[in-house]
Amino acid sequence: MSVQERKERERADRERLILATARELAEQHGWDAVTTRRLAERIEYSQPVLYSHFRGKREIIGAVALEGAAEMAAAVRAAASVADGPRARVTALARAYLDFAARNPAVYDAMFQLDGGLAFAKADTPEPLKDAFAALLESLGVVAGDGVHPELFTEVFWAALHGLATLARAGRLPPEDTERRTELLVDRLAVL
Amino acid sequence: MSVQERKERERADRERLILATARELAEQHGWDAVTTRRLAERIEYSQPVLYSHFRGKREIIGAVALEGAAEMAAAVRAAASVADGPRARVTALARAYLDFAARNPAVYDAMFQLDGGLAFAKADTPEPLKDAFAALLESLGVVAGDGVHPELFTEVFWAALHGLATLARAGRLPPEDTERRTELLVDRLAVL
DNA sequence: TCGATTGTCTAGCGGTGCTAGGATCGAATC
DNA sequence: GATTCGATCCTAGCACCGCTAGACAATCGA
Repeated sequence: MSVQERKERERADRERLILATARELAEQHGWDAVTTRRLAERIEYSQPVLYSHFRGKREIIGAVALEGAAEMAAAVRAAASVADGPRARVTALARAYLDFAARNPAVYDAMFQLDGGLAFAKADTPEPLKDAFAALLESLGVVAGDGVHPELFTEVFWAALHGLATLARAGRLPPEDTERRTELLVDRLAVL
Repeated sequence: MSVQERKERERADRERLILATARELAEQHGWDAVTTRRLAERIEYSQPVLYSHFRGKREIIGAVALEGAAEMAAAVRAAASVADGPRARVTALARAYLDFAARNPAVYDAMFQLDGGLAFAKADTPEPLKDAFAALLESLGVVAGDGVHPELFTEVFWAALHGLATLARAGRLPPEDTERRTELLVDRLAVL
């Protein structure tokens, strides 16, 4: 029994190593640099080993995305919890979201720009994704305003944050005004 | 002289053919299906011919993106021009933007999701991109509200539209509520 | 100790973007 | 009208990609 347990443990360790290495490689040199050959070399195994853990590269991206969703949910909740009052909470949430996207561009790409084979807004949506949306909903739902469905409001707010995050990262928005854009968004969208 | 003119004309025709074919292929089967081999086969030339017109695939994507920017600018201006009053104009603009993104997903991808090697928000930004932003600014600047810089407001509104467009297209937002999300966005962001 | 099973690797398939170098064709010259 | 010569285009191939079949070695149970 103990032998089998050890093997399972080692296998789980290796899976974590694959994901951590893929993520590191992606953050350092972009997802294009994350090839199965390079990834295999970094973990000091041959390519086919990757395919005994994941169906393919897409599934590796998807796994990194799920990790990222869990981290983002935690970051958003942590930021919101230390703020006083709805307004400060929403501002903190927005800053935390944009900060996460800026600090983990490759992970954010895995979540939203790349195809990780994940289902969204459906019944079979993975739990971390649903929970990340729930984390937004917790703070945003209370400032949706009268007669506005909290989910719908959260979707719109989220979309705005997502737009700011992606356009900023792609160099499509001047970097110096990030804070002012965030404040404008919160001031206008949230009903306080 | 006439011979040279004819050659230049034929060359320009072929360049247009390349772009139209690339765009058609991308809209039908996605940009992944736009390989240099397939593209060359469709236009009935060999691969290297593509490289006598463009530096590489990235530059082809960039050229399609510029085409798209011009079309989007025209679509947005046309929609705004037939609406009465600032509120109707902003709503029409938002619908036109999202409609363009939904109807031309591959072109929208070329503009914002893929790397077309284009510079944004810089001095050497291509004219069509600056003009597309200007088209948004024309209608959005007047509803920015007191003390809010029109460019900044346009950036935020644009980011929100971009977020809605990309998340909707990726299946990350329930499709049935598109119109309600648009209305909520316009109601909250624009100062009327 | 021996067969079976599990795990891993080598080698290779068909595809990608891109390019060097040779063939071909048409225009200009004699 | 024949001939040179330069522009134009294609064949063939490079290095790389994601992915997999099949050989091989190590380990386990009988």
